[in-house]
Amino acid sequence: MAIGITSEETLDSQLGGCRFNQDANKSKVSYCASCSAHKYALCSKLDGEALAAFGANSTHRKIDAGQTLYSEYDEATSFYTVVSGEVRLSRMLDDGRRQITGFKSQGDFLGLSTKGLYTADAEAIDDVVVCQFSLAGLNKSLENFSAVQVRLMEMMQAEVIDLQDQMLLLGRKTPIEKIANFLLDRAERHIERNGLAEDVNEVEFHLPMSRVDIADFLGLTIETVSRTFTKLKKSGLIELKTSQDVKICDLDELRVQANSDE
Amino acid sequence: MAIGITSEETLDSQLGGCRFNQDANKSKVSYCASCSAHKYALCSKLDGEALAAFGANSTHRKIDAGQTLYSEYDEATSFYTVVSGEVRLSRMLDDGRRQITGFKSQGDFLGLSTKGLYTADAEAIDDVVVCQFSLAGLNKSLENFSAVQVRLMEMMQAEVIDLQDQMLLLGRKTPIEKIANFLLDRAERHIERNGLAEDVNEVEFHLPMSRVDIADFLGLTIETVSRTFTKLKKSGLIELKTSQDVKICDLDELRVQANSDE
DNA sequence: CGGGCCCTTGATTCACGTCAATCTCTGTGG
DNA sequence: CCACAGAGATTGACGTGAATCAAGGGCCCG
Repeated sequence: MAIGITSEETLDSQLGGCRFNQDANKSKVSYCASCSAHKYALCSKLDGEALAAFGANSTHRKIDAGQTLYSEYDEATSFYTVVSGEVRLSRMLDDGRRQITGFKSQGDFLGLSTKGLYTADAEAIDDVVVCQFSLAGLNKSLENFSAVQVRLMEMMQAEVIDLQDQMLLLGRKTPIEKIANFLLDRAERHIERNGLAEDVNEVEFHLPMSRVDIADFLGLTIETVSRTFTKLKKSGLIELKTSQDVKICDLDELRVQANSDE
Repeated sequence: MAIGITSEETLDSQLGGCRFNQDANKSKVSYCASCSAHKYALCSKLDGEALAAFGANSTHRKIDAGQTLYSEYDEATSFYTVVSGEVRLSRMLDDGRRQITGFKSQGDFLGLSTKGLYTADAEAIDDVVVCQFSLAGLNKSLENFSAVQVRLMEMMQAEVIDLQDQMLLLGRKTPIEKIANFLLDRAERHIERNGLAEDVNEVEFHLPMSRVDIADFLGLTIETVSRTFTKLKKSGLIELKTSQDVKICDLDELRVQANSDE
């Protein structure tokens, strides 16, 4: 089951029952308002009529695991909000070296461009649903909905700060610190999104991405990632039910290992 | 001579002749319009009356080389535009490891915060002049001047894309690629800011920052930085008049070395 | 049962970091 | 004018930790 889909929702209800729903405007109010990503997304500050009007330009779309949403240097036509599932953003060098710049999930936005071209590859890690806006339409909306503009600003600011954190990690942290940080971020996101108590010291969650993805996110090789997981396992800090299902046994100690500053 | 001050301008004229110039409103039109940072800055889309009104909330301030503008976790009260000189933004770990997240110069903004606290240290590399806004005032201005909001959006977007580039560099590039990239960025900025021909293959410019700063920006040690400079020098790609004054002898070849993708 | 993919583990290498000495430039004081 | 000190940069010798290379294991799916 994909991250971010709460148990009440079927995929069908998220898609509004149709792939292209321009004809669904009259039901938009309840449609967008009931979207599982709404409260984290671009549109989180809108409701009622305004939300319906804003949402009228959007379309939900399903992307299968492994599929490409867009590629770097493609002509940028759309802007996206992730509804469910997880998308990886990455850049590549000619020789195949890759850096993942972020994993985007429920409520996160996607689709930045310069000079009309996307600046990263965007691929679905697992089955993904996105809410798609035409770029032209979004820019028009931004003029009319200042609440969206404000929200976008907030989200961009948060993005910059995240990226700066990640730079510190990439430039100056050891493999153990990197993995600990990574797991900590995932754990905290999981706690937040699932409304668990803030002060728990154990969490269990699923990692949708492969070891290759983790390596390319943290600036390591798969071997080092794997060895570091093993180290953490042997020290009793984590358990691996499968390679993608982690249990953090001591969040506090993980924070120490992560050197995370927060 | 500080980067970004064109030859006609004295520091005095940039400061408007006074440190706190609330009383200078009537002369604001010409004051802001003649600011050397205007065309790159937050206010670049404003002119005439609007520019004067927007600028009324701002104050130019001089910061000496080496001085701190603000520190991480300080209460965020102001937002800044760099008028001249150069500021480094950095984060630190407890044990002193440091990552510089960016060098900010003419027209760039500064002062992002979360939960009311600055997210980085900001220090003057050389003598710096900034244009300072109270955060409250700026937020109010953003409501009234949509052109500023649009411009801020553009600048934030460019910032995100820059940071993603830097992540690819930190995570996946070799020391030579890192230094070549760094020099290339500097060279291109120099060419742009000084209006040189686009197709030159040689440039000469000043690096205001120390080897330590370069190392902390690129995720290297000073020794590796130094050795890499020497390598580039021996291969005839660059010349060093002093350790801070570089001449790029073959920009095209430097682009090859940088693996820069652009 | 067999093939393929992903992950883990082990052995080896080498690039970058570390440690240490020397050099250069600048400013200061005799 | 020179001697000296101190900071920053360079260079060299050496060690190490992560990358590389190579093998083996687990799991899914036909």
